Amino acid sequence: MAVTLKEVAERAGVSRSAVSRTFTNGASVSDKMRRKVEKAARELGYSPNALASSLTTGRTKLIGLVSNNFHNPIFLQVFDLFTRGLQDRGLRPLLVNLTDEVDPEQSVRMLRQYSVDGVVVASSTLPPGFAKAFRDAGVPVVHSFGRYSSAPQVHVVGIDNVECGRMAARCLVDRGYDHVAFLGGPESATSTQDRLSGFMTEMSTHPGIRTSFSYADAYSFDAGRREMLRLLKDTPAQAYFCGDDVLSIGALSAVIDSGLAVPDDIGIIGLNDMEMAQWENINLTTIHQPIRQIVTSSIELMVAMLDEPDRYPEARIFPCSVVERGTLRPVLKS
Amino acid sequence: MAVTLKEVAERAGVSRSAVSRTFTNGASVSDKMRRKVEKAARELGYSPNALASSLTTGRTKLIGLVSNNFHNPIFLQVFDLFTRGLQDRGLRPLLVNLTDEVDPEQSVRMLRQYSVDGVVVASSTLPPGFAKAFRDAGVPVVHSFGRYSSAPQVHVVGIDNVECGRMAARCLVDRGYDHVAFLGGPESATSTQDRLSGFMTEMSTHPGIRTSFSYADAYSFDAGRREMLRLLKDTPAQAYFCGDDVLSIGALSAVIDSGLAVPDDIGIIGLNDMEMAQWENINLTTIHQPIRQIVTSSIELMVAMLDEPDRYPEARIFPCSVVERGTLRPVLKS
DNA sequence: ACCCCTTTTGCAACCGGTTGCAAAAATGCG
DNA sequence: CGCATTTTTGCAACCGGTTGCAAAAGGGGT
Repeated sequence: MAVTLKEVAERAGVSRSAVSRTFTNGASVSDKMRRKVEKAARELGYSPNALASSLTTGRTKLIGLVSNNFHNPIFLQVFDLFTRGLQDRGLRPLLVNLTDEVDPEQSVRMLRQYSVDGVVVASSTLPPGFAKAFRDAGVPVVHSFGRYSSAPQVHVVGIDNVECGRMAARCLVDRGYDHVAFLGGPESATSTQDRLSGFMTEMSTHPGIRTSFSYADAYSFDAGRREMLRLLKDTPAQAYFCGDDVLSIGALSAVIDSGLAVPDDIGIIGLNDMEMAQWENINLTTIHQPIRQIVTSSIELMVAMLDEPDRYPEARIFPCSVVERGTLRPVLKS
Repeated sequence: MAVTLKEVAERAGVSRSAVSRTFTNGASVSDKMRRKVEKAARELGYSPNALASSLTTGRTKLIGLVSNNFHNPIFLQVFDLFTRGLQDRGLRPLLVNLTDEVDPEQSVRMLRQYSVDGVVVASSTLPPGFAKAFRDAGVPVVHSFGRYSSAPQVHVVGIDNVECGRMAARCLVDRGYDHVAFLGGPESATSTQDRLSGFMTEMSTHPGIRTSFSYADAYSFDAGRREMLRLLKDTPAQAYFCGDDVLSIGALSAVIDSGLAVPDDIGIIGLNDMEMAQWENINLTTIHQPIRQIVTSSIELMVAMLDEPDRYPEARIFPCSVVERGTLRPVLKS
């Protein structure tokens, strides 16, 4: 079926090496030779077999793109950015869905069978064990949207969730609320833990403000709505920092359905600034996570590691910022 | 770095063929030999190189997953289902983003370089030329969410968009509206054309009902909102069939912001039944597209084609149905 | 123990490329 | 034009596996 290098060589009347060389750049080939080979190749419709060449060169240009976040709309954008960014650099993403995988070894084996040149773990909820397992197998790894650690064992690109918690707290304080709360995602997610920790730390410097927290059992609309409905039965806070935007929108719908007004009765601030947050019928005040920059930086880091596999692990943390929309009351004038 | 078959052979004191055979099933190996080899392999941490073996076997188990729909949330679910379904069958999805690719040849070349065993085109907006180009290159192709044609040149799995248009029209007629309209996605998308065609055909059997149509310039919230705002300036219809759910939600927000009530002043019916459609703050009446079944069937078809590449092309069309929620007034009692 | 048949094993060629090395061709220069 | 130097080319081995074939080993029956 497919045309091989040998056939091109025969047709052009040259050696196989000559053909090989015209298709690998940096090799020494005369112009005359190149023209002859290219002509034959064109006539035959030849294109080199990347997998065969990977055997000798040791590079497949395949990158494992590993994730378990297939329910959060921001990840569609993440996949879009990753696939395009990798393609632009001549790399090919091999998509791996870890949704119901628990054993890192299993995934490591699979990706090794395909000799991926590197692995991008794109997930805010996957335990760090997965990224480590890949690294231990000697594969360059970047953990995007991973947990910031002061002693990273693998390259991490993302945001400082603790700082985001603090930022949300400050934001609520500035607006003069005197009863605030954190409505987190699942307690087990590292992102939830960090956001809570930052939020509580900051609030502890404002002892006059009543502060509480609780968890939804998933980063989903339903979970956010359910938890908010539960909170509304008792004495709700005046403003909530929700674990992410999807959760916020669920909470928002609960508040509105209960006949309360946003932001007058209850304020809400989310996190992520997903596309939907700016839809006019949602108009969510939220903390912007610079997704595009995170992905771009992850790819650059990955590319750098392909040349320098033992690069010393670093954490690249991008600042977030509050995007003012309609779900929090304005800042108090001082 | 990686352990090779040869090293395992040496350690086990057997020939390389013996090792190869213990790892390819269906090969004849004695129990004693198998045990010896497996022991050595385990000790060395060997796992066979899938790419090297593909050279001789001619199968990579790589499937190109090609799409340009990275902005419609239903495609996140589509990717989730595809990746898991393919993985479960031992196949690996190589994700290709065709967002800004115009030349099919380019993509064909790329996928051939990686010797994919097959290609799944998962897109409702990609012109059929792409699927054809893959088929012409001799690669098994399934076009999921593609256009239904009575003379398909490649396997198509999806819905009958013309019938969906008719269904939407009937649905509006049943509710007694006497001025209805289609608010489509981009005119160039085949899905838009088909939905409009079905809608108008059905409406033509109800000459007493005023019928019109217009297009939004993308399948997006903003485009839907913009077009609806434009329509509201003049004499809007009583009910709109919107090109898809995202468009519907944009239109919905325009209607509400204009101080009109849904469904009392204006009714809306969407298409897709994406997860968000059932969120309480949206509660969109829409036509359900059986995504899960379409993906499952696509994968089954792909697997079948791997064994029988020249399989006669078929179209697998799944029925859709109206999901009654809150954006259309109830059916008139007769 | 012998013969015949079946199963298991190893050899060697091959899959589609790359690459070190030495020979051949081209080039520069006096 | 001849010689030294540089560039281009082909040979052959190799990357990590698979597989047809023939030889070796095993098994059963007498």
